[in-house]
Amino acid sequence: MTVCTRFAPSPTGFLHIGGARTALFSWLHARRHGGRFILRIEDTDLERSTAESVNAILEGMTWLGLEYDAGPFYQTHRFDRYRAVAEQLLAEGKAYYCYCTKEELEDIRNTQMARKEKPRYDGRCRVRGEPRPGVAPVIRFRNPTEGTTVVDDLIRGRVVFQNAELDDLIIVRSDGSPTYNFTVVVDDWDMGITHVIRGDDHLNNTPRQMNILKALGATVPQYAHVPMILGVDGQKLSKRHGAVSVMAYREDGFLPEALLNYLVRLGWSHGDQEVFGLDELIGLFDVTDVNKSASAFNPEKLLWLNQHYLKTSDPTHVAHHLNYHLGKLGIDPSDGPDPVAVVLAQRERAKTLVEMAANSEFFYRDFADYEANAAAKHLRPEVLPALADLRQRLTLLPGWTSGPLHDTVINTAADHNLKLGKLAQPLRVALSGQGASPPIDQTLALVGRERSLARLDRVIDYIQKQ
RNA sequence: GUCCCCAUCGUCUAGAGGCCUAGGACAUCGCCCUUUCACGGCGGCAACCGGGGUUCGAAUCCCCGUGGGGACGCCA
Repeated sequence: MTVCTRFAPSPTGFLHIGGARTALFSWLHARRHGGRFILRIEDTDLERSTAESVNAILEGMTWLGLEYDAGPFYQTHRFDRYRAVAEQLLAEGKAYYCYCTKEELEDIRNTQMARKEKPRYDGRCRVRGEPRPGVAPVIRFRNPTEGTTVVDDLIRGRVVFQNAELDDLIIVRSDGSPTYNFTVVVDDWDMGITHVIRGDDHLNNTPRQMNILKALGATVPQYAHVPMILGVDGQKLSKRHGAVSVMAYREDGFLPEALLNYLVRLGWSHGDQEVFGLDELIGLFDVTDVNKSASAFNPEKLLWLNQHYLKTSDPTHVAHHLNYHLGKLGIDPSDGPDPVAVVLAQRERAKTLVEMAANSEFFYRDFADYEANAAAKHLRPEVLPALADLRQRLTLLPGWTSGPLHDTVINTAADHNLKLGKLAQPLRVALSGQGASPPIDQTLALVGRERSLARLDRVIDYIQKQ
């Protein structure tokens, strides 16, 4: 049987990093076994599902590069199928109509809580049978009351549940719409899902779903419940801990391969290795190696990985992503150096693309003011002669490439009896407005001849007016 | 409350009874490199939740405790 996994988010928000990791694990598992990976949108909650969320999820999957072989399938398009399966269960006596009112259910719950029991439906409509006027019934699954249901989880191992702990869950609401635990079962069955990889908040749902699957005569898939991701403080992940949305990481200047690499190492490892390419992971990743315990999100390590990929990924690829951020700054790359050259010059001094774009702004347009501290420290009258001389020598240069530029700066400094830094720093401030930039020859080359000369004039003028 | 799950440096993790004087990575601290900022190199600090067993020997196996998390919805 060919392996088939799925990622089944509910469109009630954006794609968050926990979901992204689950999707990654599912994708990896399918790819490793030459199987199929399906995307299924679980939108049975008509109240909370939105089209924007669906788009956000699709967009996130695309950005991450987790392509699916089938789907997206929408559960709202399959209501007829769910209805038919529910009817079948009803006809076979494996499900029944329940006419309990909300008040009645509330009473049952309260008495059980008072008795310090686990709140659960007591199954009274199993025998009640007849309709009650004015009450639109729900359909409940008739759960086995005895014995045990064993989940042989690929990650947690053998987990045993007493069927008596499980109650008769609602599979069809009074308005006729199917519920989560029911649609999942029908879909996993219909779609031939062989491995269900999902968050461990679903571990408790698993025995219920297995019982329905068995009642249907369906094959029970293999389950793998992955531990959740915690926030930096070890608490449940939420907006308070920084970004939880995958797309927010794109906005913050992360490369998808960095996020993916970070995510896969949360709960999984391969010896001491930290850096993994997607293709490499397909060969190495095995769900059964995933850890059982939850892990806290560590933004610093993600940053480190991001810079690693900034430095090692194909510069053209990085430039492509950099363009997006330059665009957000209102910069047109054709107004200055080739972004690929910028990436090469800046990648060792930026942890994110946002940082890289901001640090590169002066290549594309003039800055308003010199950074105050840098100006006070470096733009002093003593360097005026050297600066003026340098400007003159640069004018005479036939070309404008870093080699000759480098020699010119070195020679000028030497001829004026200045240590290189004494000339390079003022020059740097003149060109960039700041005290930090790529090596001075590269900075000159990137800023370009015309702009460099103009900025030299500007700085000379600035110092003279001090 | 009931049921289920989990437990190694601050964080991510290695470890499947002797290879552990517990390894790697991020962060942090120090040194080196250096025309700025960085990159890089070298080094330091830092952990087996507690208690009982089992065993010649336990971070590794078992039990109890403690702590954390999840589930208990006409949400998914």
